[in-house]
Amino acid sequence: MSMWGSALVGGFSRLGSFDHARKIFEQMTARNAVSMNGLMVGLVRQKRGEEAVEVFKETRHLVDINIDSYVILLSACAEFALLDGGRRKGREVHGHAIRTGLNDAKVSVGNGLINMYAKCGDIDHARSVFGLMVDKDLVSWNSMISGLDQNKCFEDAVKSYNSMRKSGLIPSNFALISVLSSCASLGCILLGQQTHGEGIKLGLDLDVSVSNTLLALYAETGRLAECQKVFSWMLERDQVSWNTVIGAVADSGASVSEAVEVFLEMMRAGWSPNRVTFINLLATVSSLSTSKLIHQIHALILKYNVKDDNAIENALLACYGKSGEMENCEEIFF
DNA sequence: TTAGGGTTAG
Repeated sequence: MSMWGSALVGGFSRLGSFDHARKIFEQMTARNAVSMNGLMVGLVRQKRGEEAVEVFKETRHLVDINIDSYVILLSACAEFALLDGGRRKGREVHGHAIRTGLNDAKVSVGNGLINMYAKCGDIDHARSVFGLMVDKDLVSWNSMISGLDQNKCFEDAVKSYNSMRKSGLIPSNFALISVLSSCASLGCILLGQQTHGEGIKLGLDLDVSVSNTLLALYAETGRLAECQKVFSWMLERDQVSWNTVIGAVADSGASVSEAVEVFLEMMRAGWSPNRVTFINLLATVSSLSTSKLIHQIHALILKYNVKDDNAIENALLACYGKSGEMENCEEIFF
């Protein structure tokens, strides 16, 4: 058991069979950091950050914790960083990292701290960790740039991206996504197009998520034709790509049937709609006075089981309210 | 060998 135990624990935990993984862990005679880390990773991937922290608390005395345990612990805190408990725990881990010299020992600890603070909305601390890091790798820059973007410091995200380039680092898909997202928020199409060009040169436009961000950039700056051009050139598309284009068509003021046509194409291509799809779709349909289409979409919402959702309920209410069907409004409410 | 960056809507 001790030989295979760690691999089994990690394997089951990552597959989402956490209870099973935990049982094996408890039966192990020689528990180690790898098995404990495996347990935590499984929970973090399921967005169960608080439980991962609990596992750390309960098992830290049983095993020889390694540096990676702290990095995983930081990502667990980042999962619930917007809650008081997550913020408190994150700061506590930082304090511990400073006392034990961990934050200087490994780049990944610094990277984890930047990410954790950025997710807490504490961008000042994220910046100061980044500034104090002696060694920075690509992930350090990516974490900083995405943190700035997520905290709405769009201009600084662009500046940071340029600094990274000046330092001779070649941007990866992650940095490109964050900086393109900032360009879109700034409404800065020139910078966006320039970055798009860089992405093509680096071959990063082949990444689905990079292309998705380009779709959003062109959609948000009112360039539907550019958006559709990028979409048509995409070799690979995912649910986000389709949702973004549906949203772009809906926002462009095109006819309802055009947005519905993209939606049908999405379905024909074998993709299932999700809550974002329906929110985008209902936004267009709400301008209609005829209710047949609304009923059809409502049926699909029930079929795909996304009905227990406030945003969807509100969008449906808006549609039925406008079409004057108050009985259906009541049905959604009660 | 376990970890640390990401895109759609609101």
